Amino acid sequence: MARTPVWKSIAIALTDDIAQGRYETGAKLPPEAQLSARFGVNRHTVRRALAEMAEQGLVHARRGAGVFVAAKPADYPIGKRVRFHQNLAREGRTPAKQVLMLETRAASVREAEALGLAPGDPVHVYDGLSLADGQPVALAQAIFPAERLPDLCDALREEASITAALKVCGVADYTRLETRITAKLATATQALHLRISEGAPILRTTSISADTDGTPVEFGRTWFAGDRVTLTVGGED
Amino acid sequence: MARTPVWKSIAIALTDDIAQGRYETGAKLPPEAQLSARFGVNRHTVRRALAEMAEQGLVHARRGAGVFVAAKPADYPIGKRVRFHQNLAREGRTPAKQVLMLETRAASVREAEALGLAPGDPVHVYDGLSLADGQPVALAQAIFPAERLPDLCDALREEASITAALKVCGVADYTRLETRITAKLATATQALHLRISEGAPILRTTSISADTDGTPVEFGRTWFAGDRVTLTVGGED
DNA sequence: GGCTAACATTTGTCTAGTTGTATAGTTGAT
DNA sequence: ATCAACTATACAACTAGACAAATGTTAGCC
Repeated sequence: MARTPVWKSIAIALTDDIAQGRYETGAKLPPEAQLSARFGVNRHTVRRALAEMAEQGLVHARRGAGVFVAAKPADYPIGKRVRFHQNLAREGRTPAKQVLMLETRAASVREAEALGLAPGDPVHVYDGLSLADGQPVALAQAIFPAERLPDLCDALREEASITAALKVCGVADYTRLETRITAKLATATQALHLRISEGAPILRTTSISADTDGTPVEFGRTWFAGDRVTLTVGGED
Repeated sequence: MARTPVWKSIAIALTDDIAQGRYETGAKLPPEAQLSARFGVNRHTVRRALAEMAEQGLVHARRGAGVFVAAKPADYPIGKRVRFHQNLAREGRTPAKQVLMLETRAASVREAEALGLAPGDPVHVYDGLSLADGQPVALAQAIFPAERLPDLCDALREEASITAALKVCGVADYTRLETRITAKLATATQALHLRISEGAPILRTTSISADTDGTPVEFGRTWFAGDRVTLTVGGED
């Protein structure tokens, strides 16, 4: 029976400390020597734990200076206007997206219903990976009505964000009509893309967004890495 | 006729060595490899002997460090005046304490209630390890009202005992109002500090102490290594 | 003030040693 | 044949200590 190694429980304890706000973002953790005393282990064991946390992008060490908290799990507000890039930029993190697949095909029954189309109508399908500070945060799939937005594929390829691509295609503004949230376990493929372990918790959201006229423009399915994001449903707007 | 197994005779030989004082309490036994050479057997056979001795509480192994002769249990009287250092000194053992963590933070509901404060009031939190003859005996957490004892943190760092630190801060005497005792199993971290194995029995006490005016000054939580201490509730006090 | 030198602190890396665990095989008695 | 005791080997997890490299701090000097 493989018990959980000590270093792992230390990593969990420290991660928890950070999540609890005991060490704030950018703050310096106690030196390794002090931590090893606190946990009653050798310094190397603490280092193993810190290495794990560094790999996950949670802390960052500077030789001679100390170990610093890199980032708390990103808050991801879900309201009327859900904008991945803007949400992250507001927290001082660098957003990026990576296109995994882009195609135009016939809409399924579910997709057609969500977008107010007839089944079989052409839709653009965007599969992408959303990153924060280079760390994968979410897998996103977005379905758009192809007849309404004929040039969207090229725009999605070139623009940095979906919002920007839609703007190029004439959708100046759009708001979210509905968001559904459930919890899942990561499949092998999802785990690979999000760089988490298979079976790790995942937040899955399904959303419908519409332009200012109320015409649906996007049907989205997003899988968030559960331990890197906290979805917040704001009281405002 | 079942001949006595080799491992059993090895256990007897080693037990005898300890009884003869060839290895003192707290001392490190030779590494398993060396012992297996000495007895001319495989390392696993020595391990079988050491496992038996560990089960009897005679020795305790720390991965990567070695096998150590366990300490004899100490009596620990709980009465009106509970003083770790004095208790042990009276038994002719050398007490010591080791600060694991020291911080000031807002009181939880439970802590505030015990100390007669409002939740969120500042408290000093002391996490420490209590040793007898260099052997860890108990993990102690003590919560003090910070507003009443502003300089306690420094005092705790410098003074040898909590009693001494409190005296420096103006608390000449204090008595125990209440002590609750339950049995738990050691968590991984506790086991590491107390140098016992994970899942070993632990005595947990929760206590409230007050000064001569009856004002609570300390809310304590202590975890004793179950096989190293015997709590005694004296008739006297 | 601004500069350098010296010192202490802290992380990075390396080597070596020790216990924990798993797997597979041998031996001998019943 | 079966089972317990023991051997053999390998690797993982953790300890221990030492030193190098980068950083932060302080004192002294111009």
